[in-house]
Amino acid sequence: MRPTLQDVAAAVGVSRSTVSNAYCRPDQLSAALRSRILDTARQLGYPGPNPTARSLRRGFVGAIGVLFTSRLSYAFTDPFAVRFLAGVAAAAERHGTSLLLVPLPTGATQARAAVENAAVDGFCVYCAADEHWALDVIRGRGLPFVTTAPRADPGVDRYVGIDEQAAARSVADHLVGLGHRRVALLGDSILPDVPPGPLRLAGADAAPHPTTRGRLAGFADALAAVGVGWPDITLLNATDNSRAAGAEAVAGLFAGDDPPTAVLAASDVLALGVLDALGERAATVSVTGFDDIAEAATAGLTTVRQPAEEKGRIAAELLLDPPVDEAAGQVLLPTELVVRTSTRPVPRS
Amino acid sequence: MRPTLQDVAAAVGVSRSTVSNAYCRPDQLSAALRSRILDTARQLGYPGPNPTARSLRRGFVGAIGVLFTSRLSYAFTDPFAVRFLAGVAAAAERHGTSLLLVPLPTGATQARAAVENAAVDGFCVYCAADEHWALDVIRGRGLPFVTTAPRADPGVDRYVGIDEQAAARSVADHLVGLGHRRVALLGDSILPDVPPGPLRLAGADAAPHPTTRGRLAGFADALAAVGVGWPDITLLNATDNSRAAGAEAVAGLFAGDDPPTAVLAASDVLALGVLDALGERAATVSVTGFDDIAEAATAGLTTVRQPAEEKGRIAAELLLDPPVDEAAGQVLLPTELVVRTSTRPVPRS
DNA sequence: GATCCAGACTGAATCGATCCAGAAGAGGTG
DNA sequence: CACCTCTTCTGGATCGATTCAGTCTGGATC
Repeated sequence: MRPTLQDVAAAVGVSRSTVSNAYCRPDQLSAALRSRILDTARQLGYPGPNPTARSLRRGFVGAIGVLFTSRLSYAFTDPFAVRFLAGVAAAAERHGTSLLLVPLPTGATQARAAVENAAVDGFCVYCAADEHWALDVIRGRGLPFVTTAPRADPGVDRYVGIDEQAAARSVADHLVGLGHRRVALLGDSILPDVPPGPLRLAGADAAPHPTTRGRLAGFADALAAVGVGWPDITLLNATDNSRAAGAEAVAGLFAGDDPPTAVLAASDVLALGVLDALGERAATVSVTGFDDIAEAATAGLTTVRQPAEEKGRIAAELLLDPPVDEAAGQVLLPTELVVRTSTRPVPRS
Repeated sequence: MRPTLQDVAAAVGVSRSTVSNAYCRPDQLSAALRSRILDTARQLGYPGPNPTARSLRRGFVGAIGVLFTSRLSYAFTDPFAVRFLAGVAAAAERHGTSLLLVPLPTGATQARAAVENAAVDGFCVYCAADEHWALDVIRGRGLPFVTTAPRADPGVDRYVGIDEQAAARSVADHLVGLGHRRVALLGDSILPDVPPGPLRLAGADAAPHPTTRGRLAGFADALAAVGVGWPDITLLNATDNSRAAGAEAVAGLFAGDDPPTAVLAASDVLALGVLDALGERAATVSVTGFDDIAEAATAGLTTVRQPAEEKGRIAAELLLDPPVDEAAGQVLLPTELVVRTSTRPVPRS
């Protein structure tokens, strides 16, 4: 067996407390004894205080949990999520805190257990719906948390988000200004478990996911302002947030007559997928994205920029160093319309 | 105070053990009592067994540590590292294990402490030099670990890597075949704390970082085979593994007379930086990368592909599900030369 | 009626530390 | 010398669970 602090104490002939102090309160014992203890510890092969035992006694862990609503390994394929994580990591680095990435198993019970069993001091929940079940579990554990979307119940929970609706409206206004009226809106999982491609929805409000809902609503606002009503808008569903899913969702869209002159995607990744699918025809259709990931610039994609690392950094900061003023716990970040070459005036027919 | 298992036991009027069994050994008590216990627990607001206490008693944590030799937040800006992480995450997902990302503080003592205090069952060490200090700490803790580079002491430690030297040689052979003789090799931190740009080195062996060392050696092998000796090779240092650092390293290189006809970079990111710096001149200089990240394809970069997610997946798998056969713990993945448009025959002068 | 057994539950030991009140001893002061 | 203070160290309680060897109970078996 690997020696414990107890064994070291016995070997040196002092009490456990003294050995403990040798490690984490050097001022509590004489330097001579301390180095004698550390030497003996080294000789015995004592690995230093057991982190788990320490956490138990101290009452905190020194790690924050990061929860993704989607599969964890997907998160790493989403450039925006990665930059968010980079921000979280930067803040964690500054605070000397570790990051526990918790994958959520597919079964509901097991997913719950994963959140219940995570040894952390708090959670950053990426992209949580208004009331994701995980938030209840976290509350139940009495742990602090931060989400990346405005919470339904304001003033209580901390979050860092953007005004999705206003941001979405800004790109849509841009397209409307270019004369586009016949447009398609593309989103990831607008409704769950729906096949890729066109779908019907009573209104933007009917989208369960709050981020998607906000963006669709913003798009619709701009269109409504010029008299294009919800029923006149084509809605396209992507089965996940990936380039391939974006391409898949618009397959065949431009084959019919009277195809849309523009596609507004709810994320850059989807928009890039649309460009992929359009190929040569990309010169004739306007496409917009959302987020402004690195590839957007290369592809000349018109989009809305939201500060990704900043979002992660602030989320972690809100958790690790909570503002005394409760109201400062709700952060809305600025967004910015970035016009590039993927949008142009409607061609005269 | 938040209630403990003890409190639930008292409230129901049973022993602690029984409550514990209600949570993790349902077959050990009658269904009736069990649901009575769980109900009472809910009423009291008991959050379920404390993960830390459970870990302490059980002797394992259910998380593996991931250690980056560089700053953690840098890791998220390196596309190859991100894909590696995606692979690790996929494996962790399958095993129901969490991932603890441990940032290493700048101070040596504190960095050591970070590794000592991580509550994990093992470590994945990304890109560890032959004998990174962290490996000693991990060994000292008696924890299993996996590295991403062949270990000096084979047969003992587990790793998943590639044959760096052979892989590097394959790109270099390609360039040599195109007639290139006057070339520059570009690497990240070939020597630590050296300014960007040209540097002198006794030989490839003198590079401290094993990955860089292997790649430089492979490049040099191919050149030596056609009579180009080490002294005739220009060596360029980048201060970190980023596009900007790659561009910075070659600044001014092509201003002098007799500039190299090709640049062999030790990573795609650096190579892309070289292309950035070359701008228009990119058509006249051949550039190669290493890794084959997504952007390499877009940029038409000739490179060596190594399976990134696979590397991460196998690393985690080696840790979570160790092969019984010790020899199977050393994995060398295949690499593949990917020829694109960034390389072409030497122009006749 | 004695015996055995399976199922349900208990109690104490244990995981490996940290913390706190207090003891022992050394040195200083009036 | 009595009194006080400071430093150094100790012992026991504690963090919150899990585990395992039992005990107890009721019913089946011969």
